[in-house]
Amino acid sequence: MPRPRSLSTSALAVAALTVIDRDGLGALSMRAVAAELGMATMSLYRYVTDREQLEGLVVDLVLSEVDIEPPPGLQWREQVTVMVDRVRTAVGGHPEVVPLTMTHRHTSVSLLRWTEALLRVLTQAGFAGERRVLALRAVLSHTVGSLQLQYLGPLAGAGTASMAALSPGDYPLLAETARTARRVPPDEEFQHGMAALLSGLTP
Amino acid sequence: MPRPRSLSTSALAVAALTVIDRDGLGALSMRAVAAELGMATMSLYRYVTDREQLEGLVVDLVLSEVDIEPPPGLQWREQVTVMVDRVRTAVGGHPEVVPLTMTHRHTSVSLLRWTEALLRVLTQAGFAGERRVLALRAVLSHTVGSLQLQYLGPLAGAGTASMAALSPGDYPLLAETARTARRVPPDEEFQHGMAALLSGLTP
DNA sequence: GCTCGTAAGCGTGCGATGTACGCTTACGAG
DNA sequence: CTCGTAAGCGTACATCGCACGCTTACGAGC
Repeated sequence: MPRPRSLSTSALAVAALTVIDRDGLGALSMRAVAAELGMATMSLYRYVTDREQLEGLVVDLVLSEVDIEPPPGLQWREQVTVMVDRVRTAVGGHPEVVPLTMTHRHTSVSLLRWTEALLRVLTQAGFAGERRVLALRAVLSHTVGSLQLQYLGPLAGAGTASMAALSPGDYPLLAETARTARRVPPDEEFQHGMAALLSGLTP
Repeated sequence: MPRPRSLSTSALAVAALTVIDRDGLGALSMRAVAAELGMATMSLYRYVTDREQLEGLVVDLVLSEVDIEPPPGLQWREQVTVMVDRVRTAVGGHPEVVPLTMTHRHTSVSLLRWTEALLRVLTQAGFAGERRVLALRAVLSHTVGSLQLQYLGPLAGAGTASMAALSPGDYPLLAETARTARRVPPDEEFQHGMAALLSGLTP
């Protein structure tokens, strides 16, 4: 009987993500999203109680495209690596939302589902009780840390460049390492770290 | 000959950190810091060009208290663990600044010095070239990720509690894991993950 | 001790943001 | 055709970072 809604929360999320991808995270505002949708600013609050909640929707939208199913026929370490890499890829497709994924990690249903699937892999591998908790947190730490380092460095790579240049007499090792680091692709960094971590985890 | 300055940048940093520790990161504003110092808002800009720069000062202040010297007489893995733990401890003393440490990580001189010292340990252990880059990034990833998980979960632990409660039929493993997780202290989580990671890293 | 150039410190004001509040308006069941 | 309901909108406000230009305290030189 009442007037029907003309939008959905996911339409809001899409609009917000569009703004972010086009103009950067700093340009995300209720007014900008409303403009993107051709609505008045305050209309958004019929769908969302908060800017906070809108950000959560964006994070869940980005994460919703990661495949949850563990790749079959692989060892558990490879399964975990693939699953984490899917998150990395999905988030990497929208680098500007990385800070949001950090803040709203725990409210995303998609990420809850992904975590549940990851726990299934670990359980299958023989992890249980405290050891499973420790394994999960270790994997999550590395995942979160990798994303942070890769995308929230000073403008993603310009920082290692500046470090390589700015450290002449002091920081000799840092300067050399930064110079070498420019030849190491992020994917290799991630894979190497993940392999090291997983080799040290056993059920 | 000109009028002498009455403050220093580190006095600004102390005032800002005081505000943050007392009223939370959300209460950090140029006006609040000025009030804390008994100055007018715009006076701060004689010492700092930006709010951004002020945040950087806070981060460096927090990080400036970490001991840079590698603990002598230990294996390199233990040295690395201790050094990372010092950062964890320093940052943990001011949980509200954690988000700032993520954003301003690369501008902190204290952290640069710490990183240089960490690289000395790795070099001493035999790491060089690309392998040293990979080892450093892996350690940093885990460090950053641990901080993020420990302090930027939903209000530091209330999130695992809510997850343990909110997941009845769906997410059975997540619910059980969250319940178990409440019995695992953060320090143990960190130590375990770090040990796993380091055991997989070799020069 | 007086003068005066320099930069410290301050006050006002602007544009942008999130959102509270109440009005108007479109829908569709009866 | 009517009319209750909730959608959508407009106005307004507190707060933020900061631009700009004025005022004021210092201390070197005479």
